[in-house]
Amino acid sequence: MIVRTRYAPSPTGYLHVGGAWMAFFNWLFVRHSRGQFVLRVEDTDRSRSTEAFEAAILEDLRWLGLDWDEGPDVGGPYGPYRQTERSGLYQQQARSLLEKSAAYLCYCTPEELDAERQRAVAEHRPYRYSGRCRDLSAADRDRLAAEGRRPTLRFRVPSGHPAIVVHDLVLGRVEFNPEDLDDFIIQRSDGTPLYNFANVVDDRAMRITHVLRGSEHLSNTPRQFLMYEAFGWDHPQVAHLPVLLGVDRKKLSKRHGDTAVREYAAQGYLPEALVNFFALMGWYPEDGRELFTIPELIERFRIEEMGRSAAIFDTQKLDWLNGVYMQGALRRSPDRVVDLVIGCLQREGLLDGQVSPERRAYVAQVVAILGERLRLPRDILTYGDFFFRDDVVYDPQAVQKHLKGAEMADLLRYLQRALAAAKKFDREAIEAAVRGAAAERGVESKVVIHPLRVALTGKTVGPGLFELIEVLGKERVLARLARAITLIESAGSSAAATG
RNA sequence: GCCCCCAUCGUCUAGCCCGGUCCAGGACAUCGGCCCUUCAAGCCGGUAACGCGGGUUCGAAUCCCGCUGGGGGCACCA
Repeated sequence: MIVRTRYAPSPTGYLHVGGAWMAFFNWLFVRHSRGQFVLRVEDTDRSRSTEAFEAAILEDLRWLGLDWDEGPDVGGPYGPYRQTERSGLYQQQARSLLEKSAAYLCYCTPEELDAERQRAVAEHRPYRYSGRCRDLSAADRDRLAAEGRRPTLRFRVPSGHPAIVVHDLVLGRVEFNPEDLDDFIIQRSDGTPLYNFANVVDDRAMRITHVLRGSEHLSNTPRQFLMYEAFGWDHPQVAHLPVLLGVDRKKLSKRHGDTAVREYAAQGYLPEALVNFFALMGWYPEDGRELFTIPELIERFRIEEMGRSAAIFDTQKLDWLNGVYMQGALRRSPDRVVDLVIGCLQREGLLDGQVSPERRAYVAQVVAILGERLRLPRDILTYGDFFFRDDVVYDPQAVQKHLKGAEMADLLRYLQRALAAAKKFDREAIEAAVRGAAAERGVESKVVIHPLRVALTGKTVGPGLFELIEVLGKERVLARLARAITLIESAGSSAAATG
């Protein structure tokens, strides 16, 4: 048997990490099983679905490297893959349930149902549909229709049905009492299908063998199983994966902000880091290994090893993982890292839209000397913004610590002369000049190194000083030193004036 | 309120099925130290968890029951 799974997003928003995480495990499971992955767009809620969101979701899945064998864009033998294009099928199947009396027309209006619901809440009892339209005669239906009511189609939960047992691949055996279920609507009064129904019809029509979904759907399972039964179909295997929680311990949703996959892409996260991180939430190999390539993940994944408890989406570890993958990318394809960093600098307005080859080479140099400090592209801001600003932004604390006093101005002036005199301006020559100057002034190297760093970069953290000076170039180094000297002297004189 | 799921360090988790090898292991984060021109990295070390109560057993993180806590669901949303 060929394993077939599906991911069925509804295009009512951007793909968020919770959805991506689900898609990932469907994909991982099916790739491990050498099966087929189907993408189905659940756009039956037409008021909230848009084509733009659909396109965006596909794009984000592709960015993550999750490929599908059948879907709205590539087609396939069981298409179409958009629910709005399958209405004929739903209507046909709805009719079949109606004919079997497994479903019935319900003429209750939303207002009436709402009132029933509110009454139930007020009386502290669980709301269940009254079943008012369960046994309507043809005459009743004609009368109700004559009032202008458009009926919905309700599924008839068989009475006296034995317990519904779900053998979940992750949760194990879960039992539901059919008495707790009421007749539910499967088709709106406008004839469009509802999620539960469309899901069953499509999963069957698309030959889906395994349904991996979030455990928020567990309570839908008995209803769906009942429908499979009414149709006389076997149901697919189900597996309910834990829900992903935000740091507030609530189900991850758009409300959490910054949970859209494209936001991570925009921030320059590496898709392979995100995917590796996804794998570690809910699934962990016994040996405690954490870094996996995609093929390794596919090879080692076992759905039986899936965890059952909800996990909190906490990005601390993701940032670390991204750093690890960044180092790999830096070694194998530095251009890729340079692109990401350029994107970040552009968003911050530190780089123009049009990047010349020279400018690009310069960024590459900066990236090279930043090395392992780059975990995320934005780290370039904390460690190397001064490479891209005309004026150094001085960190007040750094200045306070290293850039004050007349002797310091003197020392910097001395350094300025030493650097100006340097014939070559490469790393070795710079180091020789700086250390030489320190020796001539009879001080330890670090006594000049720290102030020099602050004078040139405005901060106490960053790449190696000599490399940084080389990349900055003689002209800018001398200019910045001059400015720092003026800064110290004006601070000194104003202090003297006020003191 | 009703139904269902879950429960090990702050976080992701290993161990649980097949009780002893677990005064609970790893990773991220955090705190110290080393290294070093700074930071980061690296290396060394530390803090930190079996929710509670009952059983069963010679022995329970592991099995059973209850409680508590957390989460999800109860739509003409998906």
